[in-house]
Formats: sequence, C-alpha cells, structure tokens
Amino acid sequence: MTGNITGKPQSLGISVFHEIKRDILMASLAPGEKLGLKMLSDRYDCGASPIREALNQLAVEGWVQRIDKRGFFVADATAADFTDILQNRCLLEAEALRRAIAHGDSRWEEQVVVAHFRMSALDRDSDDRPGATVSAWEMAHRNFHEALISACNSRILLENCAKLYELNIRYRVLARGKSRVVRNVVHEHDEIKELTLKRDADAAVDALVRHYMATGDFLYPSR
Amino acid sequence: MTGNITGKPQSLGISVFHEIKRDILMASLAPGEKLGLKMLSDRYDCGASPIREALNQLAVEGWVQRIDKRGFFVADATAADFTDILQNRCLLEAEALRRAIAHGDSRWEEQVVVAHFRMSALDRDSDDRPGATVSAWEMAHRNFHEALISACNSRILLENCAKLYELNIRYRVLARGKSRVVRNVVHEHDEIKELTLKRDADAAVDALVRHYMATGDFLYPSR
DNA sequence: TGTCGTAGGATTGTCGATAATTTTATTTAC
DNA sequence: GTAAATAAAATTATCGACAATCCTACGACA
Repeated sequence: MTGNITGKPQSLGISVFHEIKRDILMASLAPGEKLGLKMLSDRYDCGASPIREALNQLAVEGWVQRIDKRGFFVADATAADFTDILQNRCLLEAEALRRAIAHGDSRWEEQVVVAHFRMSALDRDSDDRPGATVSAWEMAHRNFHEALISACNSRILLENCAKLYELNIRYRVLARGKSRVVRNVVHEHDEIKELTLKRDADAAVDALVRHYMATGDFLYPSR
Repeated sequence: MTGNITGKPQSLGISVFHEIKRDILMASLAPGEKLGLKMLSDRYDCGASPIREALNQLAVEGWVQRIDKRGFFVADATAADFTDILQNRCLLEAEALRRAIAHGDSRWEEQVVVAHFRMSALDRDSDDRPGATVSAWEMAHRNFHEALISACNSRILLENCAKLYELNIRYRVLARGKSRVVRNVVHEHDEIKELTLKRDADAAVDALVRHYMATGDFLYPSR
C-alpha cells in the first residue's frame, strides 16, 4: 500500500509507521490493545525511538490513542465512529466528485477508465483474510475511488478523503463475515463510473453516496 | 490556547508541540524556514527527542514539511493553499452548522449566546501583533465559532473544522496590515448568531459562508 | 571558465542508558 | 475481609553518544 518507490532505504521511523498502520488497518492489532514500547520494539525489530516516532504520528491521524505518561493504545472501533466516518465520507466525496466532474479533463477520464478496468479484472475476495497484507483488490479499489475525485482541484479535500477511506477499511476488515447481505458491488462501481464519465454530477453523486451507505448497511445492518 | 488544565506537568514533547505550533501560527517561525534540531533544542531548551516528537506530529497536521533524512521545514503559506483552506472551511462549517441547528438543544443555544457575548466584550485589535501570544479576542472568536457548530454531533467534523480554523489563523497573521478593506466583523457575527438562534439554517449558513469569503477577500483582495 | 568528483563538516536518525512516573504486589490497619 | 498505605517492578520520557547520511567547499580536469 505504501511502497518505497525509490530504491533508497527510508528511515526506520517511517517504515515502522506504515507497518503499524497496516497492522491496525488489517486488525492484526486489535482495537483497545495496549501498544507497549518493548512489545513493539520486539515485534518490529528496532529501538524505542522509531517506535515512538511512529506512534506519535499515528496518534495524530487517529489510529492510536495516546495517554500522556501512560502509553499508547490501538484506537477503539465503535459503531458510532463508523457511522461518523461514513457520513463524513459521503459529505466530502460528494463534493469532491462534483468538483472533479466540473474540472476534470480527458486525462482524468482516462485515469478513471483505466482504474475501473484494473479493478474489474480482479476477483473481489481474492485474498482479504484479516492479518494478511493488503490485497490487490483493495489497492485497485482504492485507486478507483481516488481516480474518481483526483481532478477535484483541492489538496485538502483529497487528503481528507484518503484518510477517511483508510479509516473505513479497518471496519470492513473487522466486520468481515458478520453479514449475510449480498451486494452487487461490481454493478455499483460500473454505475458510478458511467455516470461520472457522462458528467451527470447529480446522478453520479447519488450513486456514490448510495454505494457508501450500502456499505454501512452491509457492515452494521438494521438501522 | 492550549493550557495545561491539571496542575500535573505534561511531557516535554507535548508542550513543545504546542509551543512550536503556536510559533508557526503566530509567524514567529516563517514559512519555509528550516527547523534544525539544534536550533530548536536551543530555542525550546530541551533535547532532540522531544523536538523530533513534536515535529513528527506537526508534520502529520500539515504545519511542518518533513523530508526524510533532510530535516523539517515550516510549511509554505501560498495563496493557493489559503483558497483551499477557505473553500474547505465553507464546506465543512456549512454542514456542521446545519446539523447543529437541527440537533442543538437549549444548552447549545446558551453556549452560543455566552460565547458571542464574551467575544463582543473584547476589542478586536487589542493585542494581535505577530509574534505575540494568542490574543484574548482570538480565543473568544474561536470559541464562538466552535460553539456554533458544537452540537453537530460529529467528532470528525468538529476536529476537521478546528484544524482548518487553526490553519486559517496563520494566514490572518501573515497578512496583517496588508489590506485596507474595512469590514464590519461585529455585524457579521451578530447576524450569524441571530439567524442560528432563529434556527433558520439556510440563512445562517449563507451568512457564515459570506463571512468566511469576506475574510478571503480581506486577506487576498481582487479575485 | 565550467562541470564533475571528492573530502570535510554539519545534521539527521538510531541506540542504549538513566531518570521520572505509573502499575502491580504486598503489607498494615481497621 | 475490605481498604488504605507502602514497596517493588515495569514502563514511559528524556538525554547524550554514535553511526549514517547529506550538504558545502574546494580542487582536478576538460
């Protein structure tokens, strides 16, 4: 998910940051779990300094809760938080998609098409076991949603959407197998793509929001 | 701005975090400035560890730019960034105000009234020199805007609004004295308060957005 | 004169040790 | 037997030192 593109070795603090984040995301580290420095030093095989560095950053991003002089804990994952994330995603991505449709050029259209194509080529539930690394589908899916809004022309909006997307993944992983509702995700994505390329902002946003809300019902049904 | 309410001494890393943030906010540390560890160690009178801890967090929050193995720099402050901040504030605070008006109870109304009253009691340009500490008016103003949306019922929305508010302060400080447009801020605040208490969501949001956009014209006119 | 390469100096990133604080375990009092 | 007080153990926060990396200045060579 966070590959080191250049061959240069990045600092330990930075790579540990991504590793811990991935492990919280994929629920290898459970909500509420104590993140002791010694435990983490052993687990990620480095001294306490890079660990603290990573934990401080994760705390700001909301993955970790810090209590001064008492240590770090994996952030809780409550249904209320999930609802909050979902609602904010709808608000931000709706706006971002509108702006992208308004400003996007043909280069953007191509990105959307190719991202959608790559995602479609992958089987959804290929490799999404908890604890595993991030699956190819997950990356392609993320790439598709990022492509949709990439032309929104607002760095802040993109960053916030990305952050909420990542927070959301965790709930998908945590709730895996807890629902029997069957969804046709493929069709939903197709619809979003088509309406976006038609530049029908209202309909595209509507499809996108329904897509997210359906995710909500899927994970925590009956509301 | 960040008072330590309990008498307990908080960790150095945490207090240094707030100090550096304040200094960037108040433009004591200029945009683009190199933030060397030695310089900061001297300035804030502590070792490198708490400094690094603070800088890492500030980097995640967007106050500081980190380049791996090359150090930390005060984030740039461009007109484009300011526009981006402003637009996102409008989007988020409009939504937050709508939700607050929809859900707020009488306790919330009281908070709005008292925050507005306290702000009104202070003279606007009392003590806003760059480099000084955060003024009483600044705190009261912030408190007023936070009170308006406090009942929006979304932790994430509130946090994002708070973050954007703080980012915005910096541009107010940097642009101080650069404009001759005279505004009637007092009246704008009165209007927002009144419409909010009347629960007229559309009109209140409109007044709030005009208030923010006016700030934009004030700081970077002619757009 | 200008570009490339190299050596020296400065800075960042990491470690291990120490001081400060919290948590756990044990004892004492009622 | 429960609760407060105290002692021991564990953990966090910070420091100073060292290694790795980057930046700068100088000189060789075309």
